[in-house]
Amino acid sequence: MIDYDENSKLLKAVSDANRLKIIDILSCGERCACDILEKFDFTQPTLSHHMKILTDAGFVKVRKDGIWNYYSLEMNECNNIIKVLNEVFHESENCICKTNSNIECKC
Amino acid sequence: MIDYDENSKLLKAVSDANRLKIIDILSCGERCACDILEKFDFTQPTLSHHMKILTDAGFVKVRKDGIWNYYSLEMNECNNIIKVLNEVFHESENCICKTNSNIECKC
DNA sequence: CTCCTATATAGATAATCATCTATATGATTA
DNA sequence: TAATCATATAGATGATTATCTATATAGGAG
Repeated sequence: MIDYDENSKLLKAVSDANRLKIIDILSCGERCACDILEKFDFTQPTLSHHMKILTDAGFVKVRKDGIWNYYSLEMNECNNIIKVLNEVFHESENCICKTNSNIECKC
Repeated sequence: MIDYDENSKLLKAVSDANRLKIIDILSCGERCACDILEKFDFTQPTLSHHMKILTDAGFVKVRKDGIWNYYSLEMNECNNIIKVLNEVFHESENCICKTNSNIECKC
């Protein structure tokens, strides 16, 4: 059975336009925070906020070197959310739609 | 270039736990509204609201027969959002990360 | 040890959104 | 035509969230 609440949280993490862009920036390899921030109009605390959401969700990992943060994609988690979406979109063995209704549908 | 705002809207449409469940219910085939509503605790106007978001985003199509609504998945759009996520997650030709920076990164 | 710089946190605010109740619309049937 | 039923809409409300400013933390350099 699919955990809708859990996967909803993961999807919410990637469904913000700025965070989509951040992930896209990281898709070619590791980037430092200043490198990312430069591509946006928002402030440093806002970037910090977005990166926390992405790392908490597991899509991004951070490598700390001195005072600098280097971010990169965690491909396992990226592949996982695509796998989940495929499961939701396609029929499967223990799909929720297989559970029979309590009441008769009138139509 | 990826349209982050447009795809953010599409992802937001599927990143609600109840809407994920609705899509899962539809993954085995067409369902009437009453059949879907029965699987939730919320009210009919709330279901109407969620179905509007899903149909507006293109993930679900509706067939109206008399007073009844029958919903089913629009697989083109489902496959499209997975394609978009794959593009965001993986390096590509005209990726945003290929655009060179205005300022030198200090680290 | 002290200053500087990158990052994180706290707290406030405005916008978005999921949900509800009440009501309107629109199709079927008696 | 009038009553009934499925669905849609309107408006209100509480929760969540993206953003900001101000400040704290923590590492590196002089």
